[in-house]
Amino acid sequence: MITFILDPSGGTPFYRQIIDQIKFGIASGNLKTGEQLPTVRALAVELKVNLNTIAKAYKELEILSILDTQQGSGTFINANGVVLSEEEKQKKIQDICKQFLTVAYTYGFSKEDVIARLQNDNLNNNLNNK
Amino acid sequence: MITFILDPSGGTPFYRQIIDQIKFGIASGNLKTGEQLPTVRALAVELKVNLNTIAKAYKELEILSILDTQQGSGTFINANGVVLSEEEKQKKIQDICKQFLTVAYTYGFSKEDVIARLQNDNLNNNLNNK
DNA sequence: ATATTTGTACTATATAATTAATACAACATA
DNA sequence: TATGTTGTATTAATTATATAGTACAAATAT
Repeated sequence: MITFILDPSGGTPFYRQIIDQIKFGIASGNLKTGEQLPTVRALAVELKVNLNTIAKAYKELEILSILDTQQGSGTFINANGVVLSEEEKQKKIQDICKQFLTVAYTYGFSKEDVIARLQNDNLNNNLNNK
Repeated sequence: MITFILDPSGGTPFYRQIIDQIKFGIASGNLKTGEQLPTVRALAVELKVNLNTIAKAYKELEILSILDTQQGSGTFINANGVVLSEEEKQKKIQDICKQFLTVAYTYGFSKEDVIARLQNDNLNNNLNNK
């Protein structure tokens, strides 16, 4: 489980902050496959927002196949992650790499810079395919 | 020079589509340092939008030091790119790498997957620091 | 069965983002 | 200097986003 925190300043919408925290919780290994998230009501009360704000975050992650929701029982970390065809996977990885490099260039980093940074980044060493 | 195209569907605002096309134009080598972009009016007519829409795109890129505008003469690709302090650079590269890996994970890619993809991607081999 | 728990749907509202119409100001050049 | 070119500023209207209030529906548990 992770602890959710909302920052009212900064302009990032509440529901997006929740999405980001769940995504990074998974990526960093603090949220495990099959684990149940707080109910929309529980988290809404805890964070002092409307339950629809939580539901919206969960919904977006469900569309991405990151979460698995069952009305009546709750919301869980999905076992499988996103399922794409090989062709879709190739297109997707190409897209995100291209976009990433474009952003990196904008800030003056070379491809070699970011690859080096990725390789010795110890914050994300829980990442893998399964 | 590059050819601009606007997609009215998809939800991406016009000015952002222009920003992205210029950024990637630079990253891919199709826009060279010092090159002049179309005037806000010319591009506005060509793309059938208001000149402020083009101006907004150029403005954001000027704030990022990607473009260089002179009233009366035109808008040009800046020679230097973004200038950040070493500390800001470290924070920035950390941020974009972290975000990139989180997105990659979302689609089931491992760090090794994306590094491999970055290394043999020939679309972006014009990238460098200067 | 029925009551409770869970997510969902619908509606309203305030705010932000986007685009446009049009007038202005700086620069170049004839 | 006068005129045309360039980007800028102001304002308005439309559209999209974010959040909330409240009612509904599905699953679970008693």
